[in-house]
Amino acid sequence: MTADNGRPAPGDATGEGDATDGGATGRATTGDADGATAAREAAGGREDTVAAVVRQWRSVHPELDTAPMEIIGRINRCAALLQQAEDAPLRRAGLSRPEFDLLGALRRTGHELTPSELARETFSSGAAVTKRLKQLTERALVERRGDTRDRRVAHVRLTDAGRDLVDGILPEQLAYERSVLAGLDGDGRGELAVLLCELLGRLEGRPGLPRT
Amino acid sequence: MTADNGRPAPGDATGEGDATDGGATGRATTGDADGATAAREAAGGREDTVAAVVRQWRSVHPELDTAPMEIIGRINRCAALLQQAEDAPLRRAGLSRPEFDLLGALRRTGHELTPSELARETFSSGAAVTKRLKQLTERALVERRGDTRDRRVAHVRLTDAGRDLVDGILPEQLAYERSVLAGLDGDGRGELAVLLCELLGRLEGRPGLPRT
DNA sequence: AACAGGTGTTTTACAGGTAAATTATTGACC
DNA sequence: GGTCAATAATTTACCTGTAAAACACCTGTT
Repeated sequence: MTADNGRPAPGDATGEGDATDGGATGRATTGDADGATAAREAAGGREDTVAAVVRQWRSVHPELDTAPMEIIGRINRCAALLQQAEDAPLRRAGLSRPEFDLLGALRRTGHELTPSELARETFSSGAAVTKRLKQLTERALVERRGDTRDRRVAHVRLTDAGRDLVDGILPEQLAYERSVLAGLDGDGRGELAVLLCELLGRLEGRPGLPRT
Repeated sequence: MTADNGRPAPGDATGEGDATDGGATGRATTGDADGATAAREAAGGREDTVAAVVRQWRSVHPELDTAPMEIIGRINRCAALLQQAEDAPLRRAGLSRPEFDLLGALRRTGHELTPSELARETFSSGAAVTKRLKQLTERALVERRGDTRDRRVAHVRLTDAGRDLVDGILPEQLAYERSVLAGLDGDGRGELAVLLCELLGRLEGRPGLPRT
């Protein structure tokens, strides 16, 4: 999935998706493998942007199986829209998302972390963490101290202001997320969590899968 | 969901998640609303990074309902890992993902697009499209011509080389996506497509939801 | 016909990320 | 005890995206 981006963006609008599948998945009674149009209909008639993109690919490459796009494309698009929506309250608090992620890592672990640990914890490069720490330190949201044993390492901790900032923002974000998920019933949410966990397990599990 | 990033990243490792929920969702027999741990177990014992992050938040903020994180966090993390995996073959072909998205938009629509249309179609800013077009034109993957009626607008189309490039990459990406999704059975894939479609419909539907 | 306002595209200035090199320091080995 | 490889963090050079301004051109009005 990709030929259509799916990251933030200024305007908003439509698009997304790409995948294909060669029609090898079998079990395709209609031309709709894996609940493509079923998905659309279950969602209340309105077609989402991914469905539109998939349809375009199908008409250009009828021989390709577009089923994977129905899932991967939607995951990417959902992620992009969610991030866009959640960035707004963050910016209001004067933080970028990567900065909030860093503060969040410190908050949820509950103890000091070294820059390397922060990099691992937030999936960022060390260089990026260095830059963020510089800014956050200037703003007095984190403090650093050197390790006594190993003078190469630093230890970073939240200041009271940093902790309060995170604690103030987090409930907001959760409330928004809850409101979005309210569109699904309890069973739906449970199902979705289970399915995504399986998928994520596969993505995180083997180092790189059969390899692309 | 956010206090843990979830975007590409150099290394790889663990982490992710943030949300909370105040325990207001009701229907919580165990401490596990919405299939949190159920999800972990269904995925084969190994705990994913999101589950670990959620557990951390719960221990720091026991009063918050972490259920939304189980879903939103996994969506973000899945998207990040998928993009990371799919970027590799792209780079091998000398393209960034935004570039591929642009070419893909031209390919799937099957006709010329103006820069504005490309921006809408790929969820990018006009300025970003301008820059990408400059590069892609230099590499002879797209061509542009001015509109005869309205001299403000340009029309962009794929060159043969551009078309061939997209057509060569797309099946690769789809094959990878299929291999990832093979971890789910047919029903699971169908369910997932439907649930994501519902969620996406809600995210795309109303302009901004009740507002965050 | 000139102009006001709008639209399509590009330019500018800048913020932030990355890869690769750099610095500082440790620990292990001979 | 000195050298070597490994590790932690930072610096550097560069690239890309964005927001806002600038440009170019169109259109409806008077």
